[in-house]
Amino acid sequence: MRETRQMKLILNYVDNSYDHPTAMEVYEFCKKSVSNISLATVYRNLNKLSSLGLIKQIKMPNNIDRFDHVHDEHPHFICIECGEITDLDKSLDVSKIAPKNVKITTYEINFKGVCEKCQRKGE
Amino acid sequence: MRETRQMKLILNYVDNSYDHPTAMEVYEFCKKSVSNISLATVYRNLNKLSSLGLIKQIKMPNNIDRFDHVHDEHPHFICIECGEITDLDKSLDVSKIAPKNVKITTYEINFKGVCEKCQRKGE
DNA sequence: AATTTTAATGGTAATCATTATCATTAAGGG
DNA sequence: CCCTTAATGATAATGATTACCATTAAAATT
Repeated sequence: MRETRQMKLILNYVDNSYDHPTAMEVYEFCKKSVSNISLATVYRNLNKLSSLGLIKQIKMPNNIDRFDHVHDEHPHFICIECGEITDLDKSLDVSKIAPKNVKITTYEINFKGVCEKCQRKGE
Repeated sequence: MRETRQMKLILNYVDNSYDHPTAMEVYEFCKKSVSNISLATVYRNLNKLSSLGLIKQIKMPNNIDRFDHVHDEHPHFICIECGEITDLDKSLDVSKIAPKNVKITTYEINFKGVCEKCQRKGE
């Protein structure tokens, strides 16, 4: 894997972000530094970095993927009404349930439900 | 929610399936009984049944959603090479990390990595 | 430091799972 | 049996993501 300017920019941005950006949000950020960066380059790097385990891909109910840093593993709560993601700081010992005979690269724990804001809205 | 023939067929199929069918696979099954069922009807019912918590939607790396029954909660292992899902039978007490102040309807625990078959293939 | 190799890029077209639209149908309550 | 309206069937539209290909630039080699 080559250390291109684009790859470093994308990795650095996601690795320091705490707001689970979409590919488009990463693209908008990158354009500030590399004005002609291609959206395809952003997607290619996000995919590669995910499969290398350097960032994490979050599959969302609305089919617009989000990305997260990978230091500080944590579960997520996803509101099924507004789509907001919040980080849960409590960690979990998954060693007991992790399967054997396979090479685990990552895992995800997502709680889904209705956030406080949307509950109030619904009343 | 009305108990249409299509809805009962779809719910019954997913609720008794252990192979995580895609919307297209559900559609193919339903056509055997209701030959002119619309793919849109399958999607509409899968979405509604998911949001009601009667079935579970599994977001896959290749963006083709799969669906699962919801009795017998269990974590999944998803191979990032071939995309195969396997059920993990060990359960997990998530009560300690579940967030408060929100209404949890479901949660998902997915391990990701390379399955045995794909590891052998890679050598 | 010049050359070579080839992975990565930019620009853009293509893909395709999913959703939207709308006229028609059929639950199911009164 | 009607009436309301949620659900359906058929199909067009959407849009996030991927594929393509000529060009560029890492980084290894000379």
